[in-house]
Amino acid sequence: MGEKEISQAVIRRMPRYYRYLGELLDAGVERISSNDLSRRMNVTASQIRQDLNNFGGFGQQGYGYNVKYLYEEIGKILGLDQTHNIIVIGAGNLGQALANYVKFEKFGFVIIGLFDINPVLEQKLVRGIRIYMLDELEAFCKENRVDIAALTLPKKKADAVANRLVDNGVHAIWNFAHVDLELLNKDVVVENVHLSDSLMQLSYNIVKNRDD
Amino acid sequence: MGEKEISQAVIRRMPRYYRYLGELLDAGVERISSNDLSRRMNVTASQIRQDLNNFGGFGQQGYGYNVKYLYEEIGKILGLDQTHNIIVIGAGNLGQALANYVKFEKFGFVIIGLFDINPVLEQKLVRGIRIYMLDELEAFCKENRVDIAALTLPKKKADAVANRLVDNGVHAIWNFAHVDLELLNKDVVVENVHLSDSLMQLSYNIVKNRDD
DNA sequence: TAGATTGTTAATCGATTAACAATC
DNA sequence: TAGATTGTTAATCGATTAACAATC
Repeated sequence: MGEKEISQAVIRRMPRYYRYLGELLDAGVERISSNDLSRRMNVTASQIRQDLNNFGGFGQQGYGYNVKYLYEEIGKILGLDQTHNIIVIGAGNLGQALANYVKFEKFGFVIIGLFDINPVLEQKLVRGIRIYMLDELEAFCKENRVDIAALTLPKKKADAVANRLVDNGVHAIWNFAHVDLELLNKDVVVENVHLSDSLMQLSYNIVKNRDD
Repeated sequence: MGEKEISQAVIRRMPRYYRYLGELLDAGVERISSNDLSRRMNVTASQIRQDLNNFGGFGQQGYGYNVKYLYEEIGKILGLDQTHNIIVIGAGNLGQALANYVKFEKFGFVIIGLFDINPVLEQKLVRGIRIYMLDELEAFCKENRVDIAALTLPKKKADAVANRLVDNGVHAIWNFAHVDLELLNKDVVVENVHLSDSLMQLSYNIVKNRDD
């Protein structure tokens, strides 16, 4: 049981802290104060300290934060100290793009297989990762630990496949289908990436900007 | 000058309303109350009414909302009643995946060109859309109206290219590079899609879920 | 007219910012 | 020790929810 629930607003900011600290680390910076960091990131120092103190006191009065230590601690908070095996359902353009994106591995996210129903793709390799047929899913899940399933398939099929994944022990879904998944099991973690929604928000801001 | 600034929290919810109303419209539903909609969407009816009333009174007491009318009005608010021309900078896997994604056109977003620096890709077509070399960018922007540039390129190049786009009259950037763009011109609208951050948030929730 | 449901004001809740005592 | 900067409490601000009068 988590002591106090930490809001998703805070969680959403953690990867950005992680990114900035990684850059500081690469730049050889040893320590940083919440004030310096706040100027770089365009947020308040107060927010940085509040956010971090949700997870513990990582700093030291009069000194600030040790960059390397804080970077590693945030990595642990985000679960980046462990490997997450991912399968991608739908080996279309987006699915293959995800498979080709090498950088995820730097953070411990390893794509171990793609699945599709198109027989033309059977056994094809994408950056060495094999494309399986969807009916091999059950066998695959028995033989491999699957932590995350990325859904890049038409929205009509998303619900059925998602529930099938959950039945096979997958507890986290990275959903690119333009639909709110209706899952029977409430313990599943879902993270949506709705590209159309993102474009629409952009579009709203374009029109607003134009009218100001 | 916008009368009162509408918060991005509200804007972020609009595409979701639009999606649900579109589905209702397709299902032949003529009218809906905030209460019915709230149950379908898992939000409060109060929030729906508050959100919509930021933009005007679209409903009618005792009746509810006309689905078709509200759908169209939200479409206008989001700028979906006009065409947005998009160019994609970086014709790698993700860039090509975006170009192949037909559905954006349904919402008025039309990809009119891809750009890359890899000569192997020169003149290649992706779903009929041509890949140009990056040095053709200036000429292209003179001959075509470009509303949005999608950046799918390595983060080291993102800032330079983004500022070059802005110099050529592009006022909106859909940024897939894992970096906060530093733009010289402050009037540019930026919408970030940070897939790594999204994965990290998912990862946090997986670990949290496991520990509860 | 009576019933339904909006638009809107008021109350509550949560998140952000400011302030400062604790402490390295 | 004096100076710097955190961790944390208190104050403010904004967003969400509840309530209800207006009205179709």
